[in-house]
Amino acid sequence: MQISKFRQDVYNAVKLVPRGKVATYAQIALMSGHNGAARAVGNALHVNPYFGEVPCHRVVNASGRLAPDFAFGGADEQKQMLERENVPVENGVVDLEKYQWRGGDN
DNA sequence: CAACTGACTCACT
DNA sequence: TAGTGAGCCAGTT
Repeated sequence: MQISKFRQDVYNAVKLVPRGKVATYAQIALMSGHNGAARAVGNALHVNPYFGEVPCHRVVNASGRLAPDFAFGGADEQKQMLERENVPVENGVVDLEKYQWRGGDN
């Protein structure tokens, strides 16, 4: 079975996030046309480890907090990837005021 | 079709 | 500061 259009929308939105920037689940949901579906977005990424195709490490929650320990293989891994993308991670938190991607809707 | 779950978010205690 | 509850949406059972 192919992935639902909703998920494709989510992956597409995540893939649009440029290197050196991050986006929140709520924002991905919004730009994908599913405002308020932040949970569904997180779930979609969780069940679809399209690693290499979908930069899920650039997706953080509303607090700029990285995903829990069970994603990617560890929040630390996500942190390393973000830092490698020129996105500093302070104590597992990204400065959304400076690194949240703005080019889709707002 | 109804209920449960979840990488979410906001508000209250 | 940490923990809990309710609301939101989509997917799975």
